[in-house]
Amino acid sequence: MADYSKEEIKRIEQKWQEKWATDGAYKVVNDTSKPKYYALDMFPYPSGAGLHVGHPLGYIASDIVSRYKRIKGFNVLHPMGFDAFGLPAEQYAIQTGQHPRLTTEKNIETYKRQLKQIGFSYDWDREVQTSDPQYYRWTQWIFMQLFNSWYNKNTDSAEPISKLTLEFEKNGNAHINAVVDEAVAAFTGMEWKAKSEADKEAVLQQYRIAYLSETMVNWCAALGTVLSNDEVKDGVSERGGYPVERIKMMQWSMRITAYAERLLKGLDTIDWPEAVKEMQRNWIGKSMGCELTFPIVKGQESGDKSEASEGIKVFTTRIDTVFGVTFLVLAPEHELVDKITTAEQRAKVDEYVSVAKNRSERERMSEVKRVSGAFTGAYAKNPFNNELIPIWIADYVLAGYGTGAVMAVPGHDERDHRFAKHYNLPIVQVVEGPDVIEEAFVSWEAKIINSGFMNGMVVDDAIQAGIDKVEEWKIGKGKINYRMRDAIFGRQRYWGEPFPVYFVNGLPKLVDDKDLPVTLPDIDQYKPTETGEPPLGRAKDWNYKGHSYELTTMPGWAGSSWYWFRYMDPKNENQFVSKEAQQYWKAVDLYIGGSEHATGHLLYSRFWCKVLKDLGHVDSEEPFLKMINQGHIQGVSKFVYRINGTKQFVSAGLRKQYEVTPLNVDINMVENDALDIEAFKNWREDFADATFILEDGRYICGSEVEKMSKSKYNVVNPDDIVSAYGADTLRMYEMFLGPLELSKPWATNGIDGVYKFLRKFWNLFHDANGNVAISNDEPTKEEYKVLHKTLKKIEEDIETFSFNTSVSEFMICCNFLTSAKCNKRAILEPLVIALSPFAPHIAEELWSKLGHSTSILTSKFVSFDPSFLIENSFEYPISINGKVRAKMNFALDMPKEDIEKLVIASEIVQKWAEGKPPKKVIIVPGKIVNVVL
RNA sequence: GCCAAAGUGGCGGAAUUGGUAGACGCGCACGACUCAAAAUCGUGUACCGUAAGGUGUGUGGGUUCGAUUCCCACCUUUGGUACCA
Repeated sequence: MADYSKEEIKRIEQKWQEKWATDGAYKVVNDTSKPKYYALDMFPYPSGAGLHVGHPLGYIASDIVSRYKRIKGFNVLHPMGFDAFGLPAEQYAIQTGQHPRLTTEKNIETYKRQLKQIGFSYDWDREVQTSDPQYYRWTQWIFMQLFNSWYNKNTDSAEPISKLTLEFEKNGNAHINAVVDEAVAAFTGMEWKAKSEADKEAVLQQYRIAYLSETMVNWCAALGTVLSNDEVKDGVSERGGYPVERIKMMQWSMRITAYAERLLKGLDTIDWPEAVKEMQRNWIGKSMGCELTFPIVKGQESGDKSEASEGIKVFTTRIDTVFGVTFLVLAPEHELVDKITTAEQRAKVDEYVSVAKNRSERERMSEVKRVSGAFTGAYAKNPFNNELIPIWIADYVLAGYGTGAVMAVPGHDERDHRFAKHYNLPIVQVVEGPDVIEEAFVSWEAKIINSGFMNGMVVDDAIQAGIDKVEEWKIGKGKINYRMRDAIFGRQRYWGEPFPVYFVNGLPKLVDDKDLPVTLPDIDQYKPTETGEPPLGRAKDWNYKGHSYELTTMPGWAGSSWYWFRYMDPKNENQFVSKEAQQYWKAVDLYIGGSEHATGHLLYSRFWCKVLKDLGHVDSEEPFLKMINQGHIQGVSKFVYRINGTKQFVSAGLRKQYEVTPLNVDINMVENDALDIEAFKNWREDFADATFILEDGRYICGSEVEKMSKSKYNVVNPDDIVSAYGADTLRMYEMFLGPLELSKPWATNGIDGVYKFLRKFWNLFHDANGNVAISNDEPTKEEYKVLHKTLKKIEEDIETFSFNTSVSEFMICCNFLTSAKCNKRAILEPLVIALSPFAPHIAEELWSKLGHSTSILTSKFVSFDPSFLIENSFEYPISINGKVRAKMNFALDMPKEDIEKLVIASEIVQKWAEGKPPKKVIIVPGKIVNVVL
């Protein structure tokens, strides 16, 4: 006697989870003759709140694929681990003094317990934690490789720095074509050899892929650390929403810009959502244009119009509009500002520079449309028409992009137009189109006018002609520009990987390989030191052979930028991954996770993968071949409505009659929109004496779909669902909610349908008394047809990641078999195998009830047989003028003429035709008949 | 502003090489079982209309024998991005 009851579910789920664990059912071995499949979830940061039902969505999907691929004959790598370094544990440490390691360990424990009870097929022996010294020693090792390499543009590859110094000794840097941070001074081999060690290192820092430099950083005072560009949103920190300001600081950076072109091109080779690719393309921000120099002429007051030796270098994508330039604009931080400002204008310019400097990022962003600037008093000469144009400064020009200076063409650029209007600067039309006095006209298709030799050309041709001219005059050249900046790679924080770097006389040195890992020392407090050093400055006796270590730690993305390699060979003590393991597993075949990592993790991972490939450590150019972004599961918040100034609450349907304030109410106190009034009164003290205005005797709550969050009392914990319905029901319901990629609200109400399905499915194997009852009779044709239709659909759906429709198909099949009272082994056995990726526990249990002594994990998915699906007749919908009016059954091989005759003769067509002959009859075999009257 | 995705019953959603719109499930209504309730099972359920019939996939046009599916314009929502020259 065994119903599919709550107790029975609990028993079988625990039984099989234990059995799978003791049998090592999910253990993956590398060396095998089978084809491989690598299915990976984005590993989570273990937060203190634990999992809510939204988190497992993607994990369930990848688990279904993994299990399916496995019974299709693949050797499947499906691991899980933890991105364990991170700010929340450290913030908690600052507040409480508890070591972030303890917090993290505790959270990981909770996560693992929650994950395990959902029945994922992870090989936990391959688990990685980024905060584990045995893991981060390899993060440090990879950092060292990056420090020891440079990007050779000639070979389009990263190369060892030793090769570079060899060349320096021979020929200096004359023949080197490298990606470097700024203009590097030329030197000969002799000069190189004569340099001091410090000078040599200063030069090398300009070449290294991981390098130290003084740069503008996003400083977040509240978090006490710098943040990378992708961690700053709308001028505040992504985590916590604290203000961020731009300051200059000595920092570790990663020369990701060297890979801009490859990161861009590689996007065309990978199967990712177009939206994410587009985000990366925008982030990289490639633009093709022209760099040219406008000579500066001395201030007008001197009357001297002779050219100065210096010029202002600008970058433009619209050299075709160069005849329309009426002024130049420099960023306030531009190095020439000070030099060119005239005495008269000095005060105004200084004031503007200091105001612009102190404006926070936040203010700048929110005041995008506000025009501000100052005139330097200096003039430049337009090399194309020799006109004198004033030089201004304004903060709409960014120091970090292009050359930090623009040639302003107010007629054909909106920002320049706004600026010209505001300061009464001339506006000239050089592109044919509407008048530009009131509004800039921006077009890439029109003809160029008022532009000397460019007149009559279309934009593209004029751009080419302009570049040719600039190069002919040797005042500039065509140039490709990228928006992407090098990535800041240091945090003034404790809970991260220490750098394997120490300093001798201020010069950074790497520790020996054999001394890795450099472990995180214990400290008394997790705050910065009194002197403003990072927390690691508090560590006692922490040094490398008497030399002080780097005190910043690596950012959160360090450990996650290579972890998919570690899973391939997680215990290797000699390498981060062995050549054999890497060549077998290659890259991730399916990566499921959130699109919020588009310009962070997903970009950095591609970057590191390429560097490691260039240096010969791995042989895959791209880490994640296919990616799917799962949508978010949103919470459904419930509201009660308090009449303002009272303790009376009015039911949702009547709230319009009062002035009310909506209050979030715990969703556990609401069933089908009706509030449990007693529970509500007991919830919080101030509600104890609340009164209620009801409708139809019930208090109805309002609803709203919002983010799932504690503060909105709408969090649904998977533990509760598992204990009420079981893991199999949870898994299938999450899939049943809708397409994986879409965001959708969670409503626990609907889960009954999936639960009932599993119970019905269970009942197919049992008689009315709950005893196993399987028949060995030969199934009917109809039963076979339904089975194979289901198998076909499941296979197609899994291959296209359309799991919601698979669940529906299982239901349809089960409904049919239930009404047909079919308990035949020949039907149920293939079906239970097909169900096993979705609901592994019940499938394994029923599999054993079918008499199998080996696990269903070792079974083979039964592919559908098309011969069962062949139909010989079809019930045609008969539509008249496009509206379906009747159905008629015809053999599929019946000639069209015969069908037409029968249709025209039919009662229904006769009725609508009212005696007239039809104008036309369209017959699509196996689809439809349409009669046009 | 720009880029991307999406708008279908009371709700989640299904159907796109153009061919029966609303599969499957929730909810709801009615019925069975029960002293009763819960659970369970059955029937019905896009909308208007007693019916015949009509109307319906964000809005307005178009192509077609036939449009949720293709084309044009617009509206709304969500995500991303933001003075990138």
